[in-house]
Parts: sequence; structure tokens; C-alpha cells
Amino acid sequence: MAKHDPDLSLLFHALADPTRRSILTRLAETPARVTDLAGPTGLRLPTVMRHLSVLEEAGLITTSKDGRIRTCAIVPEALDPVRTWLDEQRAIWEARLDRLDAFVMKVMKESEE
Amino acid sequence: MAKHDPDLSLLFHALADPTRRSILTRLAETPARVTDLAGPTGLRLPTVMRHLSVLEEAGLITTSKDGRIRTCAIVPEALDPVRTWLDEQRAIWEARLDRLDAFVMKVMKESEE
DNA sequence: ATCATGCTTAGCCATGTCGCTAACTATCGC
DNA sequence: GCGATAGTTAGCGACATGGCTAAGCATGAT
Repeated sequence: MAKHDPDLSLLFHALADPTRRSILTRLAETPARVTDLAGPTGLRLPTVMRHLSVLEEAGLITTSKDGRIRTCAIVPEALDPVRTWLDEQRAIWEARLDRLDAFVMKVMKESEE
Repeated sequence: MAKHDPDLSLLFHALADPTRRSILTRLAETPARVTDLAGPTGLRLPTVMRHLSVLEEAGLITTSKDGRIRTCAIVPEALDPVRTWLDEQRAIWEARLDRLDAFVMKVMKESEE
């Protein structure tokens, strides 16, 4: 409801990049090291690191370091706000369609008279 | 499934801006003119025009011009790909949790033996 | 015909994004 | 300790984004 919703903006922005989405999908299978994630993308490590920090700041993944290895994992509930927003929108949009329906019905009924 | 999914990127990017989201929510109530949309935002017309064209290129709204007035309206089904993607992700994530469950069960069973 | 209205275009500025390389730190295996 | 491995930091360049002003164009009202 808040006018300023940094959370949603961060989430949507994080999801707006194909590389980040593919990293997410990869992580959905199983947690992985940074290098493992970099492999399929064909990108350099620092670039991947950057994507990971965007994902982490959006709350979509968590990372932890063990020795020299950083392991990344998804945060399943992180997508909830997105889902909620979508549901809200759909509710409003459908309400509007219903009203449009009602309007059409009314006009039709009136035209019959 | 496609590695390159410009559609989703456009959609997510369009949704990543609070101004654009508020325009969408406003349009969900009823179609509106460009000036009507600019009002609440406190932004100048050219700036709003820009946001509108981003929304339109993402397929989230349609606009049509009658005389000197451009009317904007939402495209309700435009959010479907987003919803689909979310559902896919959730499916994978849940499958992973199930597998984790199975793994835990297996370990527990083995430890009993 | 003239003027106000509603939108559009062009262009500027500050900042953000996405890729890179190069150099650095920290661990692990020997 | 030494070298290989994993990650990190710093900084660069090209381009995109989000805001603005100023000026233009088309249409509606008088």
C-alpha cells in the first residue's frame, strides 16, 4: 500500500536480468559455489559476484563462506511480496472488469426497454 | 524455457519502478489521459510519457489517441508471463524441498539401522 | 483567426548498470 | 613455505535510466 516500496523495486529489478534469473533457476536445483554459478553464464567472476550481491540485497539468496568457498542458496519465501503484489493487481483488474460487465449489462437492459 | 527471454526482462524492468507501478494501479481502476496520470506523480509530462512508453513496450498498457487526447488502459493478461514464471520457480523450489525431505528421511532411516 | 490545451520531440545532466581487467587476499594441498 | 585455487576489491568504459527545460505541433473552443 505504501507509496514507496523499495522492497518490490529491488525484487523486480533483480529479476529483470536474464543472467540473474538463470542463476536463480540454477540455485533452485541445489546450492552452489560462486565458480559453479559463473561457469554456465560465460561471465567473469567479478561480474557474477555483482549479480549475486544484487540478488542478495533483494533478499532472493543467502550466501555463506566456508574456508575459501562461498556457497549460495535461494530464499524460497523471498518471492512472496511479488506474488502478493500480482494478486492485488489481479484483484483490482478483475473488479474493474466486473464493473465493466455490470455496465454493459445495464446498457443492454436499458436498450431493451 | 528460452535462455533469452526479452519478454520477461521487459516486464520485470517495467515493474521495477514505483512510479510505473503506481501508474499501473491507477490505470487498473479506469483508463485515463496522460495528464490525469501525470497529476498524482508530481512529474512533468515528458517524464510521464517516457514511463508510459516503457509500460507500453512491455505490453502492460495500450494507448490510443482520439483528437489531441491519448487514452491509456491496462492489458490485464500482460502479467501472465510473470505469473507463469513465478509458478515455475515455485515448482522447482518445492521439488527441491521435497528432495531434501526425502534425503533427510533416508538419513534418518539409515541411522536407525 | 486566435488562443489555450494536450501531447510530443529534442536535448541536457546526473546517476546507475553491466561488462571487463588487473591486482590483491585468503585458503588448501603438497 | 609454495603454488594453485576461490574469491574479492578497485577502477575503467559504454551505455541505459530518470529527471528536467524549451520548443514544436495538432486540435478544440471562442
